[in-house]
Amino acid sequence: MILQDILTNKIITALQELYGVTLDSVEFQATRRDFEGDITVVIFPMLKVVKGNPVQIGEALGAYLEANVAQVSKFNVVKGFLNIVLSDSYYLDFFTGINNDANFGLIPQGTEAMMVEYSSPNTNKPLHLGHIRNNLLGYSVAEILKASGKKVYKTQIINDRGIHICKSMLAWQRFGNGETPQSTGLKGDKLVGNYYVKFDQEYKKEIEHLKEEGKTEEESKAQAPMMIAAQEMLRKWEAGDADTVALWEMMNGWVYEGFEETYHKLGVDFDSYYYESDTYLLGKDNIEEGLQKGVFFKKSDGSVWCDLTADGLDEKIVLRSDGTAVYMTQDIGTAIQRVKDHPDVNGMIYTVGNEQDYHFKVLFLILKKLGYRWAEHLYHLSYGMVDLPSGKMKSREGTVVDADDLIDEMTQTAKTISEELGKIDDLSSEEKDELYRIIGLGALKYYILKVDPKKRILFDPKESVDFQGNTGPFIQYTYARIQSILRKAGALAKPAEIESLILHPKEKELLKQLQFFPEKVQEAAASYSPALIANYTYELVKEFNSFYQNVPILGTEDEKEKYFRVALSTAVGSVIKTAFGLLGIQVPERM
RNA sequence: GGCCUCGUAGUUCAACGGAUAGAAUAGAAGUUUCCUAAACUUUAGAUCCAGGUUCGAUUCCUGGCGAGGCUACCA
Repeated sequence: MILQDILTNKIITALQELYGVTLDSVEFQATRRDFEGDITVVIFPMLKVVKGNPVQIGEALGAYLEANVAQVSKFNVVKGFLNIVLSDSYYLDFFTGINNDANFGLIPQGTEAMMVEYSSPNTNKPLHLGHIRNNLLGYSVAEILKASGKKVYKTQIINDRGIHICKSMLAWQRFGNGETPQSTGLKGDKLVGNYYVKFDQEYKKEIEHLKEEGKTEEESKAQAPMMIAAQEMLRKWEAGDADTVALWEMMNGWVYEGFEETYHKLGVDFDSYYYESDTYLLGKDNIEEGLQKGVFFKKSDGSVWCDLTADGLDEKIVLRSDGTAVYMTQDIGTAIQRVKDHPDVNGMIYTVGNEQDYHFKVLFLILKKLGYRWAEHLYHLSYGMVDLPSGKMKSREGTVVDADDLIDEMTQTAKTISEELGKIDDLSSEEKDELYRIIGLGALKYYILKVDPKKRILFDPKESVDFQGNTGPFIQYTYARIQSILRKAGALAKPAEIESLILHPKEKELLKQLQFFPEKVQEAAASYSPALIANYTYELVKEFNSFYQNVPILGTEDEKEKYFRVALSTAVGSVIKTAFGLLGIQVPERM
């Protein structure tokens, strides 16, 4: 049982005995550095049930805990805060515990499953910086949920049909001269993306031409032959025209190969893939069902709507008057289909940008109204845009940061910096390349994940490759240093009387941090926020660095202390590794 | 117009309604016979404005101001 639970029970009992009142929860926080103590009980919330002076209550509780809880050695009260000093023996026990537990802070997998959707790209252009934020968030949240005991399915819905891919297909057909990824040496998604751009260029020329002939902007856009041809192609695709479908399959195939390469480089993966070409007709049956249940209603023109005005939202269309589906129809159908495919799923996380906040609000509400049990556990992992110092990313203005280019750039920077330092000159060039990749990617991932998902990020390429301060490489570096200590220390025998150690304040500070790791993981899972894990890890690392600088590890004479400090470094190292695992960031043995 | 999100040091980020609002960067000043100086130690600097709720508000509520997003029988 963790300490917080033990204390909670005792405090509840104490309040019963001393004041005859019942309390259901107790608030803890790590004691601030300026006060004496390790863990702090906040008295103020108790005032609702216990009438009295917070200081007196704190004193009484403190005395009770000191007398009745072995782990409590001292206490003091400042205003409404009861600061508890824990005994060294508690810390030593706790530490032995985490050292023996390879899965410290992680909860074993239970039966409840969640589905996490992320990435979900269009197939007409390569992945960019926005997708990177999406992928990193989705992947990390999936890992964090796993660590909190959930079974997790990672999935995506690939937007593989529609006018956008037809544009690329058309441009390739007309201007491509049979180019393929093999013939050009280009990544498939890049090649297809180039034709999407080509389409746009030609299309614009046509518009200009038509405008010169005296047509209005709107007329020109609608009448441009390129656009008409693209629309025709979409019709053919929907009709199942063999040539069109074959072209579509070929070009999408190229794109998927390119995407997989990017995902692989980024270190993310998926358990299943859903394709919009398979799901875009789903949902109509569910609408029918909803009509019968009275969740939806039909207007006189035949269109079907959901009235959400009672919930503070608008009326939302779910089926057009001609009986065809809209986006919402499809999403309703897809969600239901997914649970059919994975019957143990009891909740879904959608990693999608915040411009779709309203859409998901409506979707979740409709699914709830349709009465699905899992609809109670739907979450839109909404994230803000990624801005550049030069402003917003716009594909038309060529200000998009390409995912592959960015990863390569970060790796290159890691290389430059590492070479300047020259600490790894004895590694083979393969080992070096792998290391540069780990560091460059670590910098990128940490930079993005440490920010609260819902906030917009200002992505400054210069700053993101910074390796000092609150950055991924700084933490990776600390991990590497710990590994170095362990190599130097070799295998130390555990002295018998280790329990009698008196801890150095720096050691206590470190253990205090470590103590809160399991809590952080649960908190992060509950709020779907990798940023919590990132910031916790950084705090831990800073604490370790200070410890490392001020308390000799290998220099100490005393075998007990030496053993303990080395073992403590091991524990910190493994927590860093675990925490970074939750963020999808690798740690190097050396750097 | 209506709805949603955000507003914290020069800059980039923290802070379950809790103690003197933390870090990092950039600025100033130090620390390498010692396990990795990509480090450590000092130092200076911030809650958009006005009300309200209460023991206590960066956090919750109301009204402004500023930034962004949504507001299609598109996806």
